[in-house]
Amino acid sequence: MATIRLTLPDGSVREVPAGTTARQVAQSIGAGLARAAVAARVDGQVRDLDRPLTADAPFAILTEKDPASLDVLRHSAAHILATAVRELFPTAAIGFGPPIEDGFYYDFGVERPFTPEDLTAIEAKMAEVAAKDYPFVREEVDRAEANRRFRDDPLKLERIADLGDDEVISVYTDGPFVDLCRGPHMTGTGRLKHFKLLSAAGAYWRGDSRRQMLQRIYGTAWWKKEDLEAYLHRIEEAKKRDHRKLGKELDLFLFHPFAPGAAFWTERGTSLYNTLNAFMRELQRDGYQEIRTPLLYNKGLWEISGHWGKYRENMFLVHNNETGEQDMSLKPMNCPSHHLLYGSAKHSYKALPIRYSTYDVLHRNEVSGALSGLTRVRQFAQDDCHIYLMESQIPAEVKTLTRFILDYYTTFGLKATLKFATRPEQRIGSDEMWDRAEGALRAALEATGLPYELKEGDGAFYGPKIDFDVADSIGRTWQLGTIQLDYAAPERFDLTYVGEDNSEHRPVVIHRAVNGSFERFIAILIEHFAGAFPLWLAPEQVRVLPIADGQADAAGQVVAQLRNAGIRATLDASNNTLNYRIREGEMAKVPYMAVVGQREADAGTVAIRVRGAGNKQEILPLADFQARLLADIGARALKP
RNA sequence: GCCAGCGUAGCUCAGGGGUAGAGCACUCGAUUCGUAAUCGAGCGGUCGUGGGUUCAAUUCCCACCGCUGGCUCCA
Repeated sequence: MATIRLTLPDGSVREVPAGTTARQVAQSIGAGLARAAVAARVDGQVRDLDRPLTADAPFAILTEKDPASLDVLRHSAAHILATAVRELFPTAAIGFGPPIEDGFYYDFGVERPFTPEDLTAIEAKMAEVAAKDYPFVREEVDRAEANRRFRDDPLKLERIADLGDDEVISVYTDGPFVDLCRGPHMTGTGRLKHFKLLSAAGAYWRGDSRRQMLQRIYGTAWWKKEDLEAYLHRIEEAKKRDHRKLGKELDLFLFHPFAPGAAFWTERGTSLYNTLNAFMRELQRDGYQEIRTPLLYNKGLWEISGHWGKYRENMFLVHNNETGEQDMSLKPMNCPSHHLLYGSAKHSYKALPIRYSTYDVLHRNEVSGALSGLTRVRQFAQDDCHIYLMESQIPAEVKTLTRFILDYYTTFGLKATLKFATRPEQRIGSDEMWDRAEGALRAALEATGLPYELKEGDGAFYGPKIDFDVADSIGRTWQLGTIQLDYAAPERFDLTYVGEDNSEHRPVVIHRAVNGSFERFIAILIEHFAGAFPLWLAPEQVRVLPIADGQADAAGQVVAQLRNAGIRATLDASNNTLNYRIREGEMAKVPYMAVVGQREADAGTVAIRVRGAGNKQEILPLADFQARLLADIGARALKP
């Protein structure tokens, strides 16, 4: 019998007869490992423990400690969910049931949507299925057999029809349930112990709104009870810092039914907004030209830009009283108007790069169901910038931009990771052009020294791009900034510059955004800081509290002096107890409270209470306090 | 847009076919207080909007508006 060579993670090689299963290898290494084994990684692919090994390969046993084993657990949990649903709803059609981040889902075609009571019953049935510890049995079948087995399952038949002829069709059975499935799965249903169903929602078959709607059940599953509890706790914590809740509590913004998807910014919210904008303006003081362009355009512009075709349904069209037609639109993006401005004059190669920046209001007609707080809105402003430059200037420019964006995030304590998206199938431009463009972007990425993820084929049709993902204080990630090379727009808008040779050349355009939109970025900041903004961002930086009426004037003078120094200070001399006012200040998450009692009034000092630090007061001369505030604001310190 | 849930005072929520309640906020009065809620009184709602069923609707039904979750991280 032939032997095969398995290379273990420690570099050692084991020779075993071909046909040996991963479980047998695990047993030969140790009984403990065999018990802990969930699946195997063979040649980079996660596989069932009981599949025979047929060729030389790098080999590793996956245990519960390996993050990849969670996908196996969750995918198996999805099957167990389907098993339970089929027990309770025998006619349910079955769609897809993959593992997802933190959990799994499964789609079902049922007569009526699931109710919360259904979920409770299904969850209980899942526990029964798990307790029975049905083995997951894998079989390979041919197409005819697959079609026969799933003849009552139109959704599965459709999937089978999509499979290529060279693909192995596999089927997994656990107890009464059989599913078309690529696998892998854990050995038996009994390993599912810590799980919870979370929600049910409609979901289009294959995400296509023209197809039938299925009912999706979401759940989560973990190896350890503590992990499940920690995850549920994390969901609760995330709810507590939900920007929609905090936005109301901290009086930052509101939404009104008369303007769905467009925020009203209160004084405090506007302060936050303006502070961010001022910061961006300061960073772009040199080398950028801030411009403003119209909000409303004739369709002619959108025909040139290409938006009038496919993107029109996302634009707010405006009725023209003279033509009687909706032949105008509010701008959904700034680029076309920037191109018009660039094209309105001759530009020397000596003037490049030209960087236009804009904070204009944009409108996009998002479908009603997509709106959500500040993160999905119909009206917003980007920190938008378009850079016109020669191709030879791309490497240096991208490097500078990347640094700029990363430094910006660091100011907020946000950690960024990078994604590099290269040429898609459908694209314009020559391969040489793409080679140069991708090379320039890649070089800039390498120069940061940061890890980046390669997203091959994920670029725009007009050029490659770098996307910036940011992780907030509770580990969620958001896609924020972007650097996109655009070779198409200069053609469409016939943009040129005059080169050294005195003839006209095409510039390249870079689209750059850092915040994405101010609205969404503020939402992220609210959740990142849980509403407790660092001093420099806080709408109210200092709240001054006289202890009693006798110190009201002295406290008022403290406020006046701080405000003269440009500090956002307020006075709370209301007729409430000091305890009450302290509580109010803490709940408003004001970074500093400055208490002025008779001792302080006499001595020209203030008693400082730092947000969240309890009653560890510090008494210092007003001038010192002011100096400290100004230093921290100037440094954009993250604490307090 | 589609599926589901929700919409009761400024906020958080209870209630439920016989024309509504709590806490906080707000107003007034008393209290002048040393680091997370002083006491008392009062004001406040055509129960999202429109229609229907009914002797009677905030409650049941329908439509609309808005909000929330979800709508391929491919068997």
